[in-house]
Amino acid sequence: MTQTRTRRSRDPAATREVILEAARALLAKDGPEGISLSEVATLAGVNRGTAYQHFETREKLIEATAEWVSDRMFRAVFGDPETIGERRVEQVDIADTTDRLAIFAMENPELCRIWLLQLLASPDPMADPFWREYEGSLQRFAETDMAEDGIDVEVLSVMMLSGAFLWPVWAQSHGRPDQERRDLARRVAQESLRLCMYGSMRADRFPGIADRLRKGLTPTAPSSSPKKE
Amino acid sequence: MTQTRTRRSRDPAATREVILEAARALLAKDGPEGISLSEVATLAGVNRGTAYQHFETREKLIEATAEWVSDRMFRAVFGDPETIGERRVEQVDIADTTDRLAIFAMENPELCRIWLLQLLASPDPMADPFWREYEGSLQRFAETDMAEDGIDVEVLSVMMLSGAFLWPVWAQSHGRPDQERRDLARRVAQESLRLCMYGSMRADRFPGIADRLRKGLTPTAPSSSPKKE
DNA sequence: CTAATGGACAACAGTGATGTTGATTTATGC
DNA sequence: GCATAAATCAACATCACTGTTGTCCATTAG
Repeated sequence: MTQTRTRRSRDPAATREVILEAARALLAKDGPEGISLSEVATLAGVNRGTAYQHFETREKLIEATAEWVSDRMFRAVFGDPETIGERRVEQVDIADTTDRLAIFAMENPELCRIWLLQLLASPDPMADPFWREYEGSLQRFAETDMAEDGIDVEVLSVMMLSGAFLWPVWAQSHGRPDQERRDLARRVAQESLRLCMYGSMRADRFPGIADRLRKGLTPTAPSSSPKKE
Repeated sequence: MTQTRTRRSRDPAATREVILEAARALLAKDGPEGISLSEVATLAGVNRGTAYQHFETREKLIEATAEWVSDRMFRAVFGDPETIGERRVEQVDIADTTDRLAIFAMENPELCRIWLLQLLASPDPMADPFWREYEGSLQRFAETDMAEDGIDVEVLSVMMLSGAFLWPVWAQSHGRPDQERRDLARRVAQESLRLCMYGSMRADRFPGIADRLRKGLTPTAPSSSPKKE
C-alpha cells in the first residue's frame, strides 16, 4: 500500500489537466451537484489540497470544466474561435455543421451530458459561447433564400442542439459497441437533415395545420416582427 | 420562536403530498444529486423523521417524485393511462399531441427540468412510460401515409421531446412574465409543427443533400429494415 | 372513557465533504 | 551548489446530511 508513498512529480500544468480530466469524468457521471472535490482528487490520484491549490473552490472547478467542454465543442463544430470572424456568411454550410455536430456528439457522449447538465443548472444558458454561435449561424442561414420561410430561430436552435446532444446520451446508455455508435451518429445526422429538408408530416395531408401555420406566421415569428409585449 | 411548538395535525396522505411537493421544488432547483432530505423536510415544514417515515430513503423519495412527474406528463399529453389502449390508431392526432406537449411544457417548466435531469441520470431512459408512449405514437404515425418516408422514429422522438422540454427551461430562465410565457408556448408548438410540415431547408436548393438522403434511406432507417449489425 | 395504534417529532452517532493551515519536497534562478 | 519560491501533501476543525431510536400525542376502536 505504498501508492501514496511516491510524491507526484512537479508539473502544475499537467496536474491541472489531470484534475480537470477527473472532474469531467465525474461530472459526466453524477452531474454538477453530485460531484465532490474529494472524489475528483482521488480519481485524479492527487491530494485534495493540491486540487484546492489549482481551483479555489468546488464551484470554480465545475465552472472551469464547463468552460473546457464548451470550448471543445465550439472548436469541433465551428473551428477556431479566433478565425471565425473572417469567414463569409455564404460559407456556412448548414449540412456540414449538422454533420460535425452529430459526429462530435456521438464521439463524446460524456461531454454532451456535461454540457446539458450545465445548461440545466445555469441561470443564463444563452450566455454559452457555443450556443450563441450556433444560434447566430442558424439566424444567418434563416436569412438566406436557401431557408424556408418563417423559421423561429430561437426555438429551432433549442430543438436541434438539445436533440443532437441528448441523443448520444440516450443511445450510449444502452452500452453499444463502437461500430453501432458510428451508426447511431449517422442516424442522428441523417434524421436531422431529413427533418430539415422534408419535415415529418406530408403538408398536403394536413390542410388545417397548414392554415394555422400560415395565419400564425406573422404574429409568432420573432425574427420578423419583434414587437414588444 | 414558538413556531416548532405547534405539532402538525395528523393527516398522513396530506403530509406525504406536502413532502412530495417540496421534493419537486428542490429537485427542479438542484437536480437529483443536489437534493437533501433535510432541505425537503424543512421546506415542507415537516420533521425530518416524518419524511423518513413516509419514504424509507433519499433514493426512494427521488424515485417517487420522478414517477409522479412522469405520470403527470403522461396524463397531460396522452390522457388517462387506463383508457389509452382503447383508442384507435387513426385518432392519434400528431398536431394535438404536439400542442398539448408544448402547452404542458411551458406551464410546468420545473417539471420539465426534473424530467430531463432524471432522464440524464437514469441508466435506462427509455424505460420511462411517458417516453415509450410518445415514441410508440410517433411510430404509429410514421406508419401511416400521412407521414413522410424514411422517418427515424427513435431519433425524431428524442429531438421532439428534448426540444419541447428544454425550451421552457431555457425560456423560463429569463424570468418572463405570464403573458410572454404563453407566447413562448405558442412559439414552440408553432415551430415544431412548422418544422414537421416543411422542414427548415428548401429541398430544391440542396440537391447534394437530397442525393445523400435518398441513398442513405434504406441502410440507416431502422424502422424499415432493422437488419442486425 | 380508555387503550392502543401509529404519525409526528427530537436527539444521537456515524460518515463524508469542505476549505484551511502548515509541513515537506522539488524545480529553478543566481 | 544553494537559496528561494512554488507545488504537493497530511492533518484539522467545521459543518451538513443520513439513517436510527425512543418519546409524545392525536386519532379511533372497543
